Amino acid sequence: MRPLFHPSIEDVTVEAILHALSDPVRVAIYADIVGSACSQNCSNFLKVCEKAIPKSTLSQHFKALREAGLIRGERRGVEMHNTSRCAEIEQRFPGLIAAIVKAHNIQLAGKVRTGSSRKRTQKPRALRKTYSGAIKA
Amino acid sequence: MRPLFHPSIEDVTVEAILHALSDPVRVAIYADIVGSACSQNCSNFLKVCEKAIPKSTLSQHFKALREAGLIRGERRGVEMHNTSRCAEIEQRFPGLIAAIVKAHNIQLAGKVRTGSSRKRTQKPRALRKTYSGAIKA
DNA sequence: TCATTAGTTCTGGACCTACGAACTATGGGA
DNA sequence: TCCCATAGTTCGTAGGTCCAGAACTAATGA
Repeated sequence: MRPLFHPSIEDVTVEAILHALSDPVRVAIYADIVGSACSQNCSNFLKVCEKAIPKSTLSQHFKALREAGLIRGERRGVEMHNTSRCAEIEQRFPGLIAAIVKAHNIQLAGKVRTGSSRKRTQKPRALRKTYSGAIKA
Repeated sequence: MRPLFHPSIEDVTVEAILHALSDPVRVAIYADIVGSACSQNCSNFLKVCEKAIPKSTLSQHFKALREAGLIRGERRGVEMHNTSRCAEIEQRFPGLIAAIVKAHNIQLAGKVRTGSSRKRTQKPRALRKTYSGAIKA
């Protein structure tokens, strides 16, 4: 097991952040981490999320978030503790994360109201699955 | 040639927007369209951009932006006129686009200052190429 | 009618992603 | 110390997505 990689904050790019957050699963994970005061680990997220996601997939999503600079992972015993790097990113790109999380909440609220059963007229890559839970921040 | 597809504003999703703007070329195109008062077309962008991008690729990038709901394309004679859908998106997701464009400008300013020659310690998909020009909005 | 211009669609290779299987690392018992 | 359970990572691969050249469509002008 190679050591965890975390980019330094000046290496964090907008493209990487947007790409990381353009996936519904990763947004749900990230919102979960941001929303919870304490740190979150993989299996904890699995309990929160209503869909069964394979843990290899989940591990890769966490890795993607880590390498985009959005979260910081720290091994504590057998578990991994993930905390958001909100403050650092807020300093580098003020308002970016807040705007994205807010937009996600707006979208989520809309879906809940309309019953999320709208007929899709398009199907972008990032929307093949939707995990409409977990965003609570 | 099938007719151009534009999602209605309530079908526009955060995921699709973030995915569309997680590519440096598309951000440059979008910033160019937003920044210019009049509408922009493909070949116009090619002149602005210092890199030679194949027009098939460019066409697909425009399509991606259209289908994400970020721009509106309209055939006028032999040319395509593209205008941004800023106002609609601003109404649906207030502050989102502004925050992203602002973050991109911050990043660009940083790159110009440091000479953009920093050694990369990671290489996310979206960063394989960088088009550091064209963002002026 | 032909040539030109602007953009789209098709196609193949390169690259990326999801997921099951196998693996590593840590922490208890016995 | 050995064995097992737990938590997460890495590997291999099938399938999807992206890029770019070739061929195509559509409008316009000579």
